Amino acid sequence: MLRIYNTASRKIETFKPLSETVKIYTCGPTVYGFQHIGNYASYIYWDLLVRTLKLDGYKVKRVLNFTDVGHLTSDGDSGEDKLEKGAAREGKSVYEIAEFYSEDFMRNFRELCLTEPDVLARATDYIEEDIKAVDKMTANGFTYETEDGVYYDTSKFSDYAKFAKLDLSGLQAGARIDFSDEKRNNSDFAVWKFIKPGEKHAMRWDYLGRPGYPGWHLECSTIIHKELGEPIDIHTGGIDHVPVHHTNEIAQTYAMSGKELAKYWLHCNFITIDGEKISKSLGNIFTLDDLSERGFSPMDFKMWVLAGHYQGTRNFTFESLEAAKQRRLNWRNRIALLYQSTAEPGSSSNQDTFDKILSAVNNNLNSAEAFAIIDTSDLAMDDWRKVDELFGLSLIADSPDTDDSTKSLILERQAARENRDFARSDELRDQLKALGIVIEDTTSGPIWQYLK
RNA sequence: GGCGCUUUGGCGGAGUGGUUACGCAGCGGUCUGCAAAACCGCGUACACCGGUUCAAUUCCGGUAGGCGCCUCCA
Repeated sequence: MLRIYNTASRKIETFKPLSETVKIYTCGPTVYGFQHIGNYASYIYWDLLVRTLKLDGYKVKRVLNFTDVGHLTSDGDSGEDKLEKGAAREGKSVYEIAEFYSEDFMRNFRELCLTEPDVLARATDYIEEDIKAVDKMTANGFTYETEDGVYYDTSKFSDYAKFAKLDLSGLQAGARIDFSDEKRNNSDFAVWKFIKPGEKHAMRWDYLGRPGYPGWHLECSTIIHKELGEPIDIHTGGIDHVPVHHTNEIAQTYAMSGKELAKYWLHCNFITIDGEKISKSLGNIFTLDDLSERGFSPMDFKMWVLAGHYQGTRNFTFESLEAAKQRRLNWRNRIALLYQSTAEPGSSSNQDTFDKILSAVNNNLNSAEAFAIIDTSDLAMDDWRKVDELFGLSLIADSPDTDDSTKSLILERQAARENRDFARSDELRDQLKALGIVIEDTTSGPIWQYLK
């Protein structure tokens, strides 16, 4: 039984599915640049959610989108289109940019052993639906047209501020810069943008007799509508999306259908690096490839992420990443010991152990507590298999048994050692070390472990 | 200015009204041909000030610090 924190109610609630199949939508990347470790942390959390639901016995249908159009460098509907910006930077077309970074994202996604979503939705494949959606919102009286686009009139949705507990008057009094302002309310946002004559914008579709492109927030509402049908069970995203993006998604869906968009909203907090947020200006952006260059695998990073909680601000340091790496190695070496155990495989499996692990995770995705249980419990191979299923850590796949030639080297060394031929036994030990295998002599005989 | 989060031992990081979180690192010991591992033990962690309570790190109030968002961001 899963209990999760619902941003909509600001409370931990017991999860109850709307129907047989749990419908989940995750806001995906804007594919105009490399994703950093903070981005991937969020997908690790949501993958844990999906895996937990499946182990709880639910069927899951999950959609992830790629924003490959119309996401301006400002939420306030000004600034450049991100894809255009990336294309200009790299001298490529917007389509090449989107393709390249989508592929890079999926490569990292797989390296992290994240469950592939059932639908990977590219925003540009939903333009027709976007247009239908704007028509519908307009027909329902929620929009108005200005010189640069079709805007959502947030004053028409009385609950607009409710989800994020926005103080709209405070927003107005703030340092927000005014740009256009044919806008009726400061919180109004574009659902469709027109391309002005002479404006460079490669991605364009005709609507209302003019070239244009969809507003950023629109794609999530339309993709959900087409692929899942609202209301969905769970909508996930970063905490930064609460006040603008998700608020606007809710508003759009309400304007189209009068329906609630999602029953449960999950938001993960940010990770900081050495106490500061990840940002280009601070120059502290790391990609998974950057970590690999420093000797840390994607799985090491995943261990680090899962050692904490998705709602907390996580502080990333290489020292703590090293701790995560060591912990994973320790787990792999426990699997190595199982290969060498004389007991029947799985015979010491304690049925309660995995139940405890799963129920820890069911408690608002408390993987940290689950890890502590793994650290302190005696797991059999079957338990490790389930741990892999729950966390996708590739522990067993990355911890193969020794092959026959290695085994015979181990036996040969043991024999040499028993004959007190230490020169020979040390030589063999070095040979094994070159194969990544460490021999340790214990009171009950030698054991092998993976090299640190 | 508005909204929100946060403060746990060297580094990370859970959790709880009274009992060792956990991982990594460190120190001491046992064991050992050597080495490593393993095992055992150690460091008196819960920002500060009040309050409630038999008892608070854990609840309440206040103070101070840190951070995030409102401008692209997971």
